[in-house]
Amino acid sequence: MSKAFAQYKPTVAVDCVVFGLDRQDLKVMLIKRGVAPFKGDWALPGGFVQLNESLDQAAKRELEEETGIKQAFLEQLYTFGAVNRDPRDRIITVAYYALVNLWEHQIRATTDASDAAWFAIANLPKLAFDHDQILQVALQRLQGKLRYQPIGFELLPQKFTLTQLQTLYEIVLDQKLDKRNFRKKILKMNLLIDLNERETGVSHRAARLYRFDKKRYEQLRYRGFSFEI
Amino acid sequence: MSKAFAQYKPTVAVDCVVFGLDRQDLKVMLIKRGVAPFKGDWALPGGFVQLNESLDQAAKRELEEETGIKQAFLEQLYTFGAVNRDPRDRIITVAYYALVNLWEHQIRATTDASDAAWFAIANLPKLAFDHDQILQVALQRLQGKLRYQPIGFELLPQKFTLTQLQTLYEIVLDQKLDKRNFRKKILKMNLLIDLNERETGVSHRAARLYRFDKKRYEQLRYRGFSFEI
DNA sequence: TCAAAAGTGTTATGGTTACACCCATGA
DNA sequence: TCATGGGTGTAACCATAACACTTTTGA
Repeated sequence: MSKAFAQYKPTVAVDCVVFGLDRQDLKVMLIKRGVAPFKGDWALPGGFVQLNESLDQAAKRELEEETGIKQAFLEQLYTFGAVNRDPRDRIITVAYYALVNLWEHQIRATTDASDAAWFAIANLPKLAFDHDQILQVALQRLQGKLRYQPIGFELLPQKFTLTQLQTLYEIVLDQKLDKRNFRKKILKMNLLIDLNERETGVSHRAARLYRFDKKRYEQLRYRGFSFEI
Repeated sequence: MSKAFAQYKPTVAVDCVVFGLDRQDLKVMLIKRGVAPFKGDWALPGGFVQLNESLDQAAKRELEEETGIKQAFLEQLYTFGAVNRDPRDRIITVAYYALVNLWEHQIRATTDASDAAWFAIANLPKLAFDHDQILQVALQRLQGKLRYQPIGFELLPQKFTLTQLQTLYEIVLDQKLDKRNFRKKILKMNLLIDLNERETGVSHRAARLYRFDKKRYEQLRYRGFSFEI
């Protein structure tokens, strides 16, 4: 290592804000800290970046190690670097956010080392470090991005009903939408494939199932199309 | 420093993509490297983060040290952390982008240590490290943000004409706009204050001067208004 | 008086909003 | 047969897009 570089360096970490959706709520996965500082408080899953891995790799690895999630939408969010954000040391953290499908894969709520649990966004516990701030930035990003990019599908099962899709938007954006207008708008885009299947196990008229046509979206986007709700 | 932290740490840097606008072009300030690696190539202004300063402070400091710019719109862009992005060492860089007003303040094009110069976006030289990639991400962010946030004014003089404003959008977004529709749209927002002054020194009918009403924008935004071109 | 850019209004089109009832299904 | 959510069309309104000529000014 060259002597041209600072002898005392910050430590670099990654933290992940993992969002999931159930029938009622947008949720975030948190992990209970077993050691000081902030012992007993809840924190975002995360850990230190190794010298032989990229930031994306580190985020993916930590996500899997701490929550068991192997496949998820994962995107860099923002880098937090206030001088005293960690009482132990100068730690800069590159925050990521992830969207996971809670409908099909049961995400394990406990890891070997520590407790993990899902919390509704509206009902969060006290968080360690500046993780409340990171979470707020992640939520804003999610809300903003949901409007003009088709990322909501990451939170739904592969096959979903139009009502599920609408409810997703209503929950995350925290506003009611008109059913007829929502359907007209989303179907007009021609990005949903009607699977000619119905949902099962409901005690009322079964809804049609759709899936998102990602290939077609990529083509349209390439030609200047922009998704917008 | 606790022994709990990795002994070998990455180095953390900040790099700034500084955008300016003149009558014809969107420009970026680059600095010619005087030392290896990439000696003689052009690079983004930047440097290492000190242990006693935040990332924002580091970006602001480097911007001033390397380009003389004291006041500018400065926002974090993205953090680049590929393992081998710097041949000397594992260096993670937190990239920022800045918007400066080239019309009123002459930004010095040379620093003590090295050559600095403005390059039109369409005519860039070979860049050091992964700085071409950083620059492309910055350009995309600028183009995206310009559409739905009033950041373009940072690139114009305090007092500007509607044609200057329209030309800014045309240059940065790389598309022609209709003069009458542009004026109707922007004036309808009630965010421009007509200064009842005219431009001077032009050999044709002098245009009215306006300034951006930032206070009013903040109020409107608070009430849910969203700027959009 | 010429050249150059400033400034201005109308119409057609398409998208958005608001709104209420019948249908299918399982219990 | 009842309760529950699924599924559907129309009309009013508003925003956007297309488009060309007159005005002002300095050279």
